[in-house]
Amino acid sequence: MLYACFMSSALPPFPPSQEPLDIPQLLEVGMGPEEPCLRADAARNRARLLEAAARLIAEHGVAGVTMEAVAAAAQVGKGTVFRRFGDRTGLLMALLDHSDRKLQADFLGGPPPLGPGALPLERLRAFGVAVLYRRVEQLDLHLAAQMEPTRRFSHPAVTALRTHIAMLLRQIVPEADCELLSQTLLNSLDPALIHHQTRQCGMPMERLESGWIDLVARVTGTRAPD
Amino acid sequence: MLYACFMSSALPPFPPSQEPLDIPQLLEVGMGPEEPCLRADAARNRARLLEAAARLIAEHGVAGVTMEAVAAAAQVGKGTVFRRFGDRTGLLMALLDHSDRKLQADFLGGPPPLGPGALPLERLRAFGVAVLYRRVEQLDLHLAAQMEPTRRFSHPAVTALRTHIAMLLRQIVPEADCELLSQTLLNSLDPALIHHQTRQCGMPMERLESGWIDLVARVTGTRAPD
DNA sequence: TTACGATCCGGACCGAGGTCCGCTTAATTT
DNA sequence: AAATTAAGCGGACCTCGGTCCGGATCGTAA
Repeated sequence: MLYACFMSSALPPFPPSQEPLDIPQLLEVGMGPEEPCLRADAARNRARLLEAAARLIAEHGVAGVTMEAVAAAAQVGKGTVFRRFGDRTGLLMALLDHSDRKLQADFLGGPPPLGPGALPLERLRAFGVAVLYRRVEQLDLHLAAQMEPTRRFSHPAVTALRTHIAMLLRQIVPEADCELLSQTLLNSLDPALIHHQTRQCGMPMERLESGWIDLVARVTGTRAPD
Repeated sequence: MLYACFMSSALPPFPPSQEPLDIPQLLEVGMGPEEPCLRADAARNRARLLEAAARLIAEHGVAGVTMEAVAAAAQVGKGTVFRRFGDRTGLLMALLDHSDRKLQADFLGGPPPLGPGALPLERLRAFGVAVLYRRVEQLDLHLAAQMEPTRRFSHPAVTALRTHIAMLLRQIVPEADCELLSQTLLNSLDPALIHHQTRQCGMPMERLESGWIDLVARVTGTRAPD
């Protein structure tokens, strides 16, 4: 009744922190109870599905990632895909899981200015820039995975980012409504917005980058006078 | 070959303005060339479809607005719905058109603090609050109409809002990247975000409202010291 | 009034996401 | 090793958004 437990789909829950707790070990905490611990065949199929999906993306772009196509490419029934990932969004999210964990590890325990060791303001700047570029790297995937407004903000990976921003904000502007501000700030890095700005408005990444820096400065009230 | 022209679906294009041009007449400008001017039967069917859709929403919620259901309720073929509105999003957008125009009229030519006559900063504050409440009023509709990240930012109604913010910003912080800032600010009023904050996080509207006020103050650097 | 052409209409058709349920298989227990 | 059971599997099936094209209709011009 207890199966080998690996390749979890969702990020581990990020405990709400009032204090700057930047322990890398956090990444490993809390994976116990809510990870279903797949059966051997299920885990194997899961891996094959993810691999197949990645291959399909590489070959035909995100639009080519049809649930039936993925199932066929993985030589698996269609129902299996849905059983494992819930829906298409879940599958795409799972594909982004690796990058998400990497980013999370970077700002939780990596070197400054992203990780602990730098000033909160510097970390916040670096954080936004990091998110920006990593999202651009896989923009199509992010866009495709972003349908459905409901889960967009409650996904663990997004929650982790928001919580991190909130923590940094609390160290910089403790008197502000950091919960709200963190949501606002993170939302300004919305993949759909990035897509619009870069691809539809033709803004270069440098502009978005300095836009984030400027926004942080304004929001935290740490603007150098012009 | 020239038909009666009424009940246009899209908002009139909002000409890019460097100067504060707040003439109500703007609402009527530019409706000429790109409005197709429907044929009589087409216009009649269009009206029936919108009415049917509204009725369906009232009865079964937004989820009940199926293209086939709307067509059936309007006693019209399914193809007609798509011909007229392009897709489901288009239909839902058209349903929001009235509110959009009203809001636009309010901040273009209505009484202060929303309309011209008040200080730019006051107008910006009032603008966000107005958008906030109007979106909450029809939140489900806004959410359903918001699928597809591509058109979310390029729709005329959204563009109009963003342009207006940009115009106000230029009067307050001319040295800033107002284009970018306006997108950021408007995105902080994203219906999906509002949904998450009010319904998933349980934040009261007052908090969102003061959050906007505070955000505007921070972004424009007009914060009163605590 | 009649003829003409552009526009529109309708519903059959398709593809893809998502559900369901009977069957299979892996892990556990005796 | 055999029995038990929870989990997984597969693919038929459904719904719904979106497309297409032959035929009907409207507005116009002769």
